[in-house]
Amino acid sequence: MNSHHSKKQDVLECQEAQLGEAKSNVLRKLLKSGSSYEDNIIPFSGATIITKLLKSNKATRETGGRESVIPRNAEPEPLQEDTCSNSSQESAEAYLSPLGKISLNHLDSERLNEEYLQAKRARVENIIRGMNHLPNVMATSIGKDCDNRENKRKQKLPQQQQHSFQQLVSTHKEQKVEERRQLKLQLEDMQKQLRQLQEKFFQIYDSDDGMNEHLNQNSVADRSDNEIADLGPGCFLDEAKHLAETLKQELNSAMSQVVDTVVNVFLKPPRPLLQVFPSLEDHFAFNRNNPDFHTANQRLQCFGNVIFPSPLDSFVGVPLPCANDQTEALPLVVRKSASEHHQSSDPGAQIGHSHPSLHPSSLSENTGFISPSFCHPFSLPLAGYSFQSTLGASSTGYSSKDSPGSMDLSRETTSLRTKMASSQHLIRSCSPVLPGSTEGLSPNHLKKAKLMFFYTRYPSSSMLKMYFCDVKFNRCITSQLIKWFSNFREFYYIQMEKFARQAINDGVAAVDDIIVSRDSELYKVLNMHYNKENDFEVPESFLEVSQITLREFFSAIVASRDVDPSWKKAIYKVICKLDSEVPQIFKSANCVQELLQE
DNA sequence: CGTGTTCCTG
DNA sequence: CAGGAACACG
Repeated sequence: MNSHHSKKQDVLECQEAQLGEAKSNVLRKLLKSGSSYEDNIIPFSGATIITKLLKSNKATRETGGRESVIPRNAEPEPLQEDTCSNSSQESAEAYLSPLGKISLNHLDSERLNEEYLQAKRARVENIIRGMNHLPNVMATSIGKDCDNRENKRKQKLPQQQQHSFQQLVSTHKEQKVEERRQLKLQLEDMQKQLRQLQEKFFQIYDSDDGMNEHLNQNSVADRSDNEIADLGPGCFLDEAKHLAETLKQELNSAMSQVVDTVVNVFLKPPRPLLQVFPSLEDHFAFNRNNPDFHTANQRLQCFGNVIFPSPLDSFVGVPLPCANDQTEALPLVVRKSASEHHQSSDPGAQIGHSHPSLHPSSLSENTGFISPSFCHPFSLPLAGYSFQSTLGASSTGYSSKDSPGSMDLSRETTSLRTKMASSQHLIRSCSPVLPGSTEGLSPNHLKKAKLMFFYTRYPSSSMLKMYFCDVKFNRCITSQLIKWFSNFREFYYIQMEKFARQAINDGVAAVDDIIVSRDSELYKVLNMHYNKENDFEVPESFLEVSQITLREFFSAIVASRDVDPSWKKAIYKVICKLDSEVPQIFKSANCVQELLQE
């Protein structure tokens, strides 16, 4: 290992020395094209794509690309930075580290670059702020995250409201048309410049084999040295070109999307809050009919819990009747399109849908169920559930430190990340996995996964990839991780059923009498399983979800629904909607250590 | 056909 | 917790 390592170092250093001159020219070219940018474009979210690519270059340089996903609290605008840190990290890691090395040798250029980036970021923030201050954009700014769905949803406004909004719209219409026209022009300019930048960017790699090799070595630098030693020099070249093509395409389509988004934002009449929280009918229709809801889900995870109060109300409204027909494995991905996208806050919509045995007090429970990571100032957690003093007293102030608060990642950015990830996987699959390499999941990963289970019972694989960013994903690893959560669920549900039956045997009659607190045996069993050392503070939300699950099992058994062999699936369907956001700290590679330090 | 899920088993 | 079977879904 050591000999491999030093050998690689030597090669890198040698290459750097030889290429130093060429690199500084390259950097100057980039900076030059960057400053021409500065003159011509207005910063918009599309610009942040570039900014982030460039910025992540810097981040990669500074941290080796590993730690950059840790929330940077010192950042002036975490709202934007955190969202894309993953994509930029992942994407830039493979492509930009050579440039990062270049910059290391040229501090002046680096400073210039940084100043330019900061100025650009400041302008982006100004624009965003400006947009948010437009009248009635409040609704839009919430709603624009849901563009795909909105387009598919009928605008169901009361006439009066439509009138008032139309007035507002017409007031700003001329102004907006002009703004729109200018934006469009500027964005087209941006696209053009972007293409130029891309071309320059890739010319650098295509024209210089040494750089290419450098790229290859860097892109795999975090892998085992054994693997690298065995790589054929030609192995990565095709992949690097393939990646280049992918990146080009993605950047182009991202820009197109940006244009569309801007046009939409400015064209779309602002919608009242009522529209933001659609009726349950629409809500559910969307879940079933929108072919894109899965993608939208994953995309919206970044901000869903921050913008919206989280939602037991949505689970209340889920038509349990389907349960009887449900005999197959559930497409559980539905969950977040319901719970995170729209939070129906209309109590009236719930009536008639709610599960009678679970919801004796019809009004209060609809006032909102609060995601643990999101403490909405206007709602009280678990308002509708008869809490006893033990619960109320324990750990109330759940901090929202993890709130990511972020702008929308465009779908393209997300898919870019996905493609990059899979491309990286392609690269990896080129390399022989030698017995010595430690690519698998460690006990620490297992521990982390268990702690994450306190927040999410049904993580998507893309989410897992985000949160286990130090893991080299391949099919096997992915399914192992998924399998873990499947096992966690299995244990969880087994305990639930067991304790529900036990409660019935113990003579518990009313579902309200079922309380899960930190003193509960059920909680202790679960805590022992997922948090054996008891060194992690289990979030209150987990108690809430546990209690709901237990009550679901209880009432199902009481109602003899368990005669149906697939009776649990209805419960799974409910529980899968109750995932809350996993704190950002879990994205850190050594979060277990960090968490336990607290 | 690949992926995700449950169920069963060890 | 892993492996495997069975199933559903896009």
